[in-house]
Amino acid sequence: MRRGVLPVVGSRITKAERPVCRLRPILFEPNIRTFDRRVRGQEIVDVGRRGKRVMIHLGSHDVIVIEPRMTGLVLLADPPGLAHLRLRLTLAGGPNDQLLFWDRRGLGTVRLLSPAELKIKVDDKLGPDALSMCHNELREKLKASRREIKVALLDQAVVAGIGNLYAAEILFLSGIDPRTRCDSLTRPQWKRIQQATLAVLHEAIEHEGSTLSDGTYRNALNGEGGYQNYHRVYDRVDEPCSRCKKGRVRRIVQAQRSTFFCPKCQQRRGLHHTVRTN
DNA sequence: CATATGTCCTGAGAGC
DNA sequence: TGCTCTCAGGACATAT
Repeated sequence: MRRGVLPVVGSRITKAERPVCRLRPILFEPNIRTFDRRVRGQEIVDVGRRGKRVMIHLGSHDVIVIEPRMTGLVLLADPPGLAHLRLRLTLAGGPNDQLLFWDRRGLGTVRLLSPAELKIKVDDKLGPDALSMCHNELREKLKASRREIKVALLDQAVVAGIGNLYAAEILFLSGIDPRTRCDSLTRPQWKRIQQATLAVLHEAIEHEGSTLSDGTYRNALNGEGGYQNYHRVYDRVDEPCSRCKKGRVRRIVQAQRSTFFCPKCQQRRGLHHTVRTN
């Protein structure tokens, strides 16, 4: 998403509006009138990312923080439909004339924060970014935790940027049972998790994300992502495992969320992946 | 304090 | 065909 909206750097915001919508408004902070007053005329100086949030940095040092959650999209092109359009920024002085936030389910949020608020409300609440965290850092945070590793990886205060789909893929690549308690993971396993995190996320970014069967996710130009074609376990129940060819992908529920894994090559016991160090 | 559960939202799909 | 029910998963509030 960040890459997709990068072309707006250098543009100036001439107007911010919340299109008329009969749905319950998403969390919007501050109200649209104040929001518009503070962003109007501001230049977009950078587009950043922190975990799963897109950050639009303005010349005033205020930052627009967009949290798309499940179905939110940041778009330069026209949205899939006008019904769920939540924010329109009108732009000038660059290649694009608009930046939109569209969200079908309305779980996403848009906030305009000062640097001080950004620290308190965003930075202080998030762990290190998934792409820059080192394996020792991850291990130190979780080695005494009794939580299951899959559940812990979804905690943004531990590490920022891993969602449900990617947690499953990461643990598959690591060869680790998603139900394994954090306090029973070995050093080499922590390292494998960190390395698999980089591999999965970089690959997903290269393919511009995953457009799942519901078709919701689109890139900034309203095109489909391609990573769904590379999922090894996510949403592949009963399919033969792409690695061992013997196991069949299984779905379980952890913390009210689907987990997909191969029961054959992601085992808690067994010599295949349990390296005795520590 | 750490961990677990409930909550919100909409549309797709299943089942009858 | 048209109805009801369930489910998807982000983050935060509340409960244990």
